[in-house]
Amino acid sequence: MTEFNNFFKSAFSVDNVIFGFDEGDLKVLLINRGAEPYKGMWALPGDLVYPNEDLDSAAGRVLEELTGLRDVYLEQVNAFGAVNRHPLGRVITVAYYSLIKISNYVVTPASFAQQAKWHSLGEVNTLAFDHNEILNACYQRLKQRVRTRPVGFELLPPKFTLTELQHLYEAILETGLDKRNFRKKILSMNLLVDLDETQEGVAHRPAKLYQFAQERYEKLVREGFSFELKESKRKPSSPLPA
Amino acid sequence: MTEFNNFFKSAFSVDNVIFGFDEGDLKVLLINRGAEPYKGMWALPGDLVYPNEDLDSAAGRVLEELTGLRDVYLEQVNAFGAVNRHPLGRVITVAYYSLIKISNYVVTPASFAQQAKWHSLGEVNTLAFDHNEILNACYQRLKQRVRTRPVGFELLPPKFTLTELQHLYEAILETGLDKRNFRKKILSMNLLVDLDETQEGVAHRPAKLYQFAQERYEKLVREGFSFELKESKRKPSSPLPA
DNA sequence: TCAAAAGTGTTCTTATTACACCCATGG
DNA sequence: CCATGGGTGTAATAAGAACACTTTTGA
Repeated sequence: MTEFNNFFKSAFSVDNVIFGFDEGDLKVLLINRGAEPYKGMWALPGDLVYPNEDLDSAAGRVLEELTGLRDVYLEQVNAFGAVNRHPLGRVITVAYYSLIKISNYVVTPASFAQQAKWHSLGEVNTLAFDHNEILNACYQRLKQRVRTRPVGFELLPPKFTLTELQHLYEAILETGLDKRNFRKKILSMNLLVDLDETQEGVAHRPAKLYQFAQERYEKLVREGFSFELKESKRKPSSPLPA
Repeated sequence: MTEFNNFFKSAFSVDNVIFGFDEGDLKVLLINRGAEPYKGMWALPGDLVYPNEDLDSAAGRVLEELTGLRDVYLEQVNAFGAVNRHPLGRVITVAYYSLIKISNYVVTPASFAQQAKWHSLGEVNTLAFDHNEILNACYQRLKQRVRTRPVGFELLPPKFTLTELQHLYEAILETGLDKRNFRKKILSMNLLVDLDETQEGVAHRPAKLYQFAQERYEKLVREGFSFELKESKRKPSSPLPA
């Protein structure tokens, strides 16, 4: 094989950090590797990119095969290409993250076979390959995005309470937020629709339900606009392992 | 060739958007392609990634071969992998941008052979491959970075005036900034060292020279800190062609 | 009637904006 | 002496941060 052909002794893959939000915690969907290398370890879902497949499509496919979900928020973060990141050859991987409504997630045959499981971000241990690094990069990107774009709603069911929304932001940003200031700011953005419905069957005063105003948001974006959120002083942070 | 081997009929490259600042304008270093495909068109400098080379190293190598410069600000932006982005095969490219002090740039034999030339961002026309898209992605990233990290200094000579710095920000952000507010904010960050020197040979009151306080900045970063800058109302923008 | 979370306004502080004139130099 | 860009402060406004009690429900 000539030197030139060596350039083609390589492959590319995508890895997808699938985020969900449940029980007040930000979670990530990992699979337990059934084969070498790193057999038995937890890893990010991923696959080689098919020859006639765009990168975004590959990331979407990985997600759909695992969760059955389509039309989901998906964002490319970075490429990881250290020479020895894959023990079997030169594989560059492109990292994506997705945001899904965890309530929509059902274990599919594919995910069952692969032993997919949600992990709280704080409880993720050493992963296969360089997946800790990839997870961390994606998490940092999410943290940044959530401050400037209303992507948080992608993680919540269509109807949610303001407290649920606040807890989501607190989990992602690893901070505490002042309830009154949070509500004031969120409501002043005019991106929530008050549904005139309330929670049912809770052992306390039921909260009003809201919906994200997708169309209104898209209109604002077209007109050029920014979404920002800052933190208050509270609550410690749960660091992510390296 | 088996289906599996098809995965290896592909290559990856890096492309490097090299930014410089001169004559009050943000510039990008392009090369005129001497070979097919896209022969004769302007393109971003780039190359295939060597089999035993990390992505960052490849991007650094492209820069060094063209400019002779090392130890330069370099940031990965994104991977571009549309199936048909390269007419000769499946090539995924990883986009980087670098910030160089344009005064340090000397035409090297390699760059001469390749007809390298600085282009003002506003005067870039249709480029080879998907390089307009890549350029735009890198420019957007730079725009964002410059608001939150003091990377602007990478584009200026070691000693600069506050007006030069302001013009740099105005060029990158495509906006106008109020002189007094800009100075107040920049100086209040305590990231500039007043060199007690002034310009010479200018036909007006000579300006004081400043230096970026690298060490002080790194200390602040270690202690956790943010660098921010907002715009005022002025000046139109010079859009970047799609 | 108790526990649990929902809901709600005001004051203080800080950051941002707008804005106009005198100064030092070279030609 | 004039053209050119350098340099400076203050007042008004807007945004953010701090903070505590009443309400509604189910158990």
